[in-house]
Amino acid sequence: MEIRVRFAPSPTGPLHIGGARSALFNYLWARKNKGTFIVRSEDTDLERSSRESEHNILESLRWLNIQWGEGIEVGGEHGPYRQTDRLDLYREYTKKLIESGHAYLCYCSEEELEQERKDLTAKGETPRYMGKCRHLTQEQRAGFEAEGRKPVVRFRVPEGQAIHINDQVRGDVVFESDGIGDYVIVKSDGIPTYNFAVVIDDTTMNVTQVIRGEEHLSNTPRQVLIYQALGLSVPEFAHISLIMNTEGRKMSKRDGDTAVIDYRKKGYLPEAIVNFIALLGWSPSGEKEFYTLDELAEEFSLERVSKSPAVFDFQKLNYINSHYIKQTEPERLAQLAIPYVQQVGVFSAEEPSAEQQQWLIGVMKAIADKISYLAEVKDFVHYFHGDTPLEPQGEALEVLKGEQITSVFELFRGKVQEVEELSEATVKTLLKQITKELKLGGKLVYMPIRVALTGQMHGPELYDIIPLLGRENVLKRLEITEKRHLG
RNA sequence: GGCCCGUUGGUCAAGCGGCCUAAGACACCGCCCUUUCACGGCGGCUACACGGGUUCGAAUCCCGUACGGGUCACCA
Repeated sequence: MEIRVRFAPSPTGPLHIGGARSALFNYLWARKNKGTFIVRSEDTDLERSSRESEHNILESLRWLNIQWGEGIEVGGEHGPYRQTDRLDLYREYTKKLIESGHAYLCYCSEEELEQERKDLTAKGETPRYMGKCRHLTQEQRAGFEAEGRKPVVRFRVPEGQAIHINDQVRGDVVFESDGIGDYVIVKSDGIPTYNFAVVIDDTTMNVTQVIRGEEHLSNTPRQVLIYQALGLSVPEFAHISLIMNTEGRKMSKRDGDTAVIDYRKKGYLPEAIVNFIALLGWSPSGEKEFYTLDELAEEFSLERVSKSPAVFDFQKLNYINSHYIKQTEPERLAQLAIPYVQQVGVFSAEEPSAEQQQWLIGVMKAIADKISYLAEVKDFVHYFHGDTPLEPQGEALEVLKGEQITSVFELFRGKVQEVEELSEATVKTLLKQITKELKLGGKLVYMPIRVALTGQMHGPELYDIIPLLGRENVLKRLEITEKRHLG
């Protein structure tokens, strides 16, 4: 049988890391089994859903290169793929359930329900609906209607039934139906609730495996009950553990960057994000730690999905991202870095000139092994651009007080002026010549020049900085330092 | 509170009854390389939540306790 899986986000916000991981696992599982990956939109929460969020989610998936073969925007045989476009379908099934006695109309008001919940909680019982409207007569219903009450549809939960869930990650999980009250499947405005719509969608879309976050595990028996009432076959489930923050709680917006778009904006590479989230809750059998999407699709298995929650570790993410940055061609890095160079005002909002692009490529070559994500280029551009060095502080200031300073600077200036072209090679030899001619240790030559040109004791290699700065800026920076610190 | 899930080092994790005086990675610390930082290389640190069973033998199986999480909505 063809494996069919799906990712069904509700478009109430941007795609979060946890959602991205669910999508990824579904996608990988589909590819591994040569099945189909479906994306649909669960937008039955009219209040909070928006097309903007839906768009953001889809964009984030595309950015991660998680492609779906069927679903929203790409179409397919089982559409439409937005729940609000499927209302007629749900109505059909609602009718079936009511006619077969598996569901009934309920006219209870919010206050009544609230009270019931309170009472049950006070007694130490699970707050649930106790079935007040289970056996309304025709007259009672008419009465409520006359009052102007709008009914909801509730599912009649059978008594004394054990509900087994075949979970690929957790094994056989059993729930007792008695712990579940009759729950709403259609709201008073006629819109189905999640637990109902999800069943109808999964069944009509022939979904064979439901891979989703663990927060859905407790809801699963409600869904299974609906499958059974309708006489439908129940899919297999796989509930993936949650992603936690550093405090061990479910990751939420308060923990900073939780949306995929946040990472995109900071200049993380999509292949790094994919690699990282794949390793959150899943582990390969070997010791390899860097995986392309293709390799993941090859290796992925539900068996190796962890039961226990994973903590989102920023340091590990940075490690993985910096690995990918080092591997990426400088041309692509430069392209991705443009916005950050614009943000610090070194590039204008316009398309950078060919010359600027060349310069940026050089910069990226020089700093590729020093940054964890692209937004960090903002902290590095000052090394390579402009005629004014940063003001040296503390130790750097001390460096400029050495006795050899004047002669080092003189020689350096002369050589920079004389040399035909400033390149990595010429700068390297030029610096070496200074140490030889003055018979000084490297540190006594390199460090003052570094401080003179950058104001800093650390940074990219001098032979990278000097050519990119250009002769004019180098001389200007040297001059400024001399004026500022050598009287 | 009821129900459900989970618990190997600071973090991610391997481990499916003997190969475990428990792998690997991140982080951290030290050394080497180096003009500095970083990169890279080498080495080190630190873990089976607790208590009972079962077994010749348990991180691995069972039970209980503790702790963490999820869920109990006309949210998904």
